[in-house]
Amino acid sequence: MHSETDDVRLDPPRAGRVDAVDRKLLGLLLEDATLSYAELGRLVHLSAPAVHERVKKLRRAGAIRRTTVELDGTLLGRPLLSFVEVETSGWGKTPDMLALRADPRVEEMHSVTGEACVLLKVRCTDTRDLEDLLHRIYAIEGVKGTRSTVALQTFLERGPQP
Amino acid sequence: MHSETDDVRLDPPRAGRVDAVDRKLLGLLLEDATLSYAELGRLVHLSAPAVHERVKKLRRAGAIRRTTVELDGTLLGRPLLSFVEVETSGWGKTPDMLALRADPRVEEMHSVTGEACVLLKVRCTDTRDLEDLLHRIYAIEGVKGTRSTVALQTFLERGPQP
DNA sequence: GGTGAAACGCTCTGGTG
DNA sequence: CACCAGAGCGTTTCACC
Repeated sequence: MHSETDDVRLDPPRAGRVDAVDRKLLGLLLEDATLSYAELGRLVHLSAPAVHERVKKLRRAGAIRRTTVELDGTLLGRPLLSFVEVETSGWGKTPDMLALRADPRVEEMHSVTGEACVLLKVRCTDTRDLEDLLHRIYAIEGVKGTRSTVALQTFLERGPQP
Repeated sequence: MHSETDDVRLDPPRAGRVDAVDRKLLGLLLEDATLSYAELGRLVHLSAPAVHERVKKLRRAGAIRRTTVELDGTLLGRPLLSFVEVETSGWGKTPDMLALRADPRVEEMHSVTGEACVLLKVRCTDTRDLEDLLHRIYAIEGVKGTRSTVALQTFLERGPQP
């Protein structure tokens, strides 16, 4: 008498069951999180309180991390998007490296497989600004080198899909 | 007669003036877009209608692309984040390549400098699922090779900052 | 561009099936 | 787990400065 979620690799840590309606709600909220519960209810054929309850659950379960606004980096003065691979001696995750998160130009930081230890996604004002950021990165203890890849054009940019 | 959009840098194309209060509002909305205009007004010392007006302007100007929810890829069943560089013969931007955007595993697609032409950010269920996606990529006309970098741990992941 | 007042509509809680 | 009803409050428009 195993539940049907048993074979999903020992249960995603209390995702708490995300059914088809939930996924539709997540899709709709991804497009426009200002939709009212009343409207959402119409779109999934449920009452507003029912939708409210489901969304609240999705928040508590963590499937919805938060409600936020998506900004335009170019319009805000940072048109230069780049990916910077950072090679370090030893393990890259040092306090100095993590402190880079406070820099508004740094949007992502991952430890990764491959020749580099850390991969950064950064958005800068111009090449001068990127150079400045690279200087800051090289100042970090243990950084041996970097390899920057500049984005020429962005065809798609979004978060996790439902 | 030239419209004011003719010169594409010399003035961020009608960013329309984003002052300190706007940036503070953007910062607050980034953290929590469910904040009421009343609350935002308290935080920036303005009335609710004034805040409403500013946010509406920021939307129209495009600084705020949209209001959305941030989902947890792991909880939704895609714990494996990777970056895939795609090398192509000729220019990578083909209709087949762009069609990849319909795949929910693909979160970002940029044309980039360097050895690869296209960089993808993808989120998969597991390595088997990533392999399946790579097969799909290799099936695209003109694709010569790929190089995948797997994220071991994510220390920061967010959008453009104000 | 900001303010205050007021009407409307939505959220959100309880109680019920 | 979904629905209905209702109280409360936020949004949104208006006239005015």
